[in-house]
Amino acid sequence: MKIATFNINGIKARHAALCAWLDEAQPDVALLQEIKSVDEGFPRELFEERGYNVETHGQKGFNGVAILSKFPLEDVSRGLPGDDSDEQARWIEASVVGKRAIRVCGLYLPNGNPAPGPKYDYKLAWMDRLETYAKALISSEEVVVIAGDYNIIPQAEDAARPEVWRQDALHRLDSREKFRRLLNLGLTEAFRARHPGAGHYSFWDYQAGAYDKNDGIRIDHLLLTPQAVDLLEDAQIDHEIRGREKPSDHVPVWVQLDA
DNA sequence: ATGGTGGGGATCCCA
Repeated sequence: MKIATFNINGIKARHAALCAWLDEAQPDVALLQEIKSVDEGFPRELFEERGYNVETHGQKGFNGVAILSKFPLEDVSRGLPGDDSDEQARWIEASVVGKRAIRVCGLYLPNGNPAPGPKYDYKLAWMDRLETYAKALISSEEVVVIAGDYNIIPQAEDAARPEVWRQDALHRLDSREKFRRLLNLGLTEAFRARHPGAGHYSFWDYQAGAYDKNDGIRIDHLLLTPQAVDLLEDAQIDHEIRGREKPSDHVPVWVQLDA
């Protein structure tokens, strides 16, 4: 089963590029972030006619996440547990059954800038909630994939110019430590596990020709429970689609699981 | 040189 995460930066502006990628890459499951649409405005028929089941957790203007799956989606849940007052649409999860049952969780972690400040505090609090819930997911001993736009540059080698990010919410010590705490629970970051070293990015800013200079950062990740790691066959970044017409500023990252 | 780009939706917020 091929499972991808892709921050599309607005479904209205991206449906053509998204469908072109789906038709080529043929992911079984695509976890989408920043759909920037309410549920009723999401063009689900575009994906249903390609054989995908569609579940969305939308919000007007900002945020919004979705799951596309060629397998039926069961036990769908919206919103990261731990704060009923949080109204931002940043989490959706569901179960898919292929050769094996897999729990897929799609997340859009808060950006957190400017830091320090209330937005950074919200990011850190959201990461604390994620850690609490990740413990429960790990305890289930199921095959679980927790994937999305983490808005975290985990290490210096995950940025072309790490020095310019040191005070940024994506690379500050507090946020990196919280990401590392997730890994230390026993989750494996799939791409890094299979591709050591620098020069692999999933985001390039629209400004200043960042993609042409390969001035990127790696902030989109797939975290696997041990039971999922047992099934891991491949992990890749589809970086070339950043150079196409009307691209998102992010590109898809995916894993192939023997499931 | 205190800008630059892009999406969404409203004349500004977010990234």
